[in-house]
Amino acid sequence: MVNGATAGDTAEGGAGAGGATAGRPRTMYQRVAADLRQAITDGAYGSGGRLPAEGDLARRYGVSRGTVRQALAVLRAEGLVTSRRGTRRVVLGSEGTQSFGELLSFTRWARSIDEEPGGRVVSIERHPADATEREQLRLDPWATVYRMLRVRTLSGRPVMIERTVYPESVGALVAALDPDTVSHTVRLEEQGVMIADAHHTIDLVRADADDARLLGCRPGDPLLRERRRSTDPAGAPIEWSDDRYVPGTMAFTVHSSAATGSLARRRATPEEPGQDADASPGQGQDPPPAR
Amino acid sequence: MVNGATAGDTAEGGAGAGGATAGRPRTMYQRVAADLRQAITDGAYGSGGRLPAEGDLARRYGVSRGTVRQALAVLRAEGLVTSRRGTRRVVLGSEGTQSFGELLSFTRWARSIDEEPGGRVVSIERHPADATEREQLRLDPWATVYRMLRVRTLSGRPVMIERTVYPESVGALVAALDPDTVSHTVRLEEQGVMIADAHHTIDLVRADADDARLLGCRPGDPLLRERRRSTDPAGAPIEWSDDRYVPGTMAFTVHSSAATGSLARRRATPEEPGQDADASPGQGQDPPPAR
DNA sequence: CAGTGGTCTAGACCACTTG
DNA sequence: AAGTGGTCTAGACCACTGA
Repeated sequence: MVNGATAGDTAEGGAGAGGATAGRPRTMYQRVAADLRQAITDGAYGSGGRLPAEGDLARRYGVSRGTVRQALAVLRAEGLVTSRRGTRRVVLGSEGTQSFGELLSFTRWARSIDEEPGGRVVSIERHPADATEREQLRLDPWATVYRMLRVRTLSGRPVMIERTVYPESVGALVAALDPDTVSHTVRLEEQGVMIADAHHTIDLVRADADDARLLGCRPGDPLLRERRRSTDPAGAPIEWSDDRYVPGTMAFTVHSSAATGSLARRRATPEEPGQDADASPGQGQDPPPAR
Repeated sequence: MVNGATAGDTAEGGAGAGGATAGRPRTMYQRVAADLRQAITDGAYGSGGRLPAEGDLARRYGVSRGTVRQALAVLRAEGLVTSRRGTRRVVLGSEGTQSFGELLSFTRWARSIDEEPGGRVVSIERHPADATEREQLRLDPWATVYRMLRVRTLSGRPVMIERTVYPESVGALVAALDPDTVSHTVRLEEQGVMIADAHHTIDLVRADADDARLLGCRPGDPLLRERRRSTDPAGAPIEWSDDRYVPGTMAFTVHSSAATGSLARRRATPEEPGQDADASPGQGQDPPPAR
């Protein structure tokens, strides 16, 4: 199963959930990456094993060394292999990496772990954007936003509460959806709203009265929070969200390396007693969206 | 301040904490990346602004387009810019990225936010590795490990409790350190122990009796947990740690994009009530290190 | 010292976005 | 239609690892 040979099969009739990171590989380096990823997760090289040299892979797949390196860079970013001068690459682990889609969509994630996802919009309203929302969504002073409150379920059990702020254009689409629509993400994609980047902040908060009522817990109970600012391929903000998970439901995993750093540790939300917004300019991602 | 010119200054006498991601840039693409990063965080292009074309940058810095692309790949991985076919790159944000060192070292992180870090080893003992430890650290059946318990402080206040398992070789070095050594990471680096990759799992746990006693909270109080498995440049496991932070102290931030996915959402630790360890084999990163 | 990955170049063609 | 980034090639030299 580590055959790509020189010619490369042009047949594209393969089944569904194949590729690990994205849809079916369209470019050479993606095919090489997909093949190597498969070999690694199949344990063909073993944990701690060494990959073939770049030159060998280039010959095997009938591509240039540059293309092989591009493929290997993908695997390195996924945390599957190391790489350093002087020795062959070493397999770090074989934990299947999640696709970006599964990360962003609660629905896709739930299905990937064989759970039945659900969602119900509790409220969605149009408001003039406040200062924080304007900054987060990079809006003009007179802009309006949609504020949504939604409960997410796993097999009928409420596990997450989602407060999202959308700019006018996206919010209008969301507001038009049925309140019980399971996957907003999929619906939005169908209408051309794509997410290309997301910045996440993960911390711990206490349930407020609304959280408690909707999640069936008590006020003050701890929740795992993910705040997220997503942008489209052009860099335009698409959503700003505050998601709160019931403990025991979910964990985040991240890979970081000296080469590519996307994880950071930050001082907790500077909600120092006394001041609570707006004052300090340029703060990245602070107060939660309104309710 | 966006001048790199063709020749490139050979003078290397600059001050200390300059580069954002690593030490002083040694290669061309690192210099270009550093210069562009500086320009971006200085707001030279504005949020949502467009970067010069690759060709222009190549001419400006006197390098090939390939080298410019390598530099821009770094900034993209840091979440500073987008990139797509057809248009120039767009500035996503200007949040200063943290270096890998600041992420891995509590001490470096604390100093970067102007706090006074401290640490005290409560206990460190040599034991035969159990099954889980052998799997995590990829050890032979007869191997031994060091189990360390340590309290970390910020300006004297206990904020984190750290349970780390080391393989024999590293553990011996740690055990030889003064219990009040502030930065183990720095000491280990001085002795040639480098960390190149780390895999993190972030979730929420309740303080047990030891946590409560050492952190000055009550048993059952919620804590933000980061479990971490670190490897050296050769891919050999260096540590397996379970860190628990007092709420309000710290938050994690991550950038993810459709191109490079290092963040994932996982089902929570399968510690279903009733069974609480060991039982299920082959699970990626489950039970916490022993105390 | 041989092997291997890291850096850099120069050029080509293509896919896509925007006016 | 022009501009721009994405993909790919072929080759060169260097820095480092490990026997």
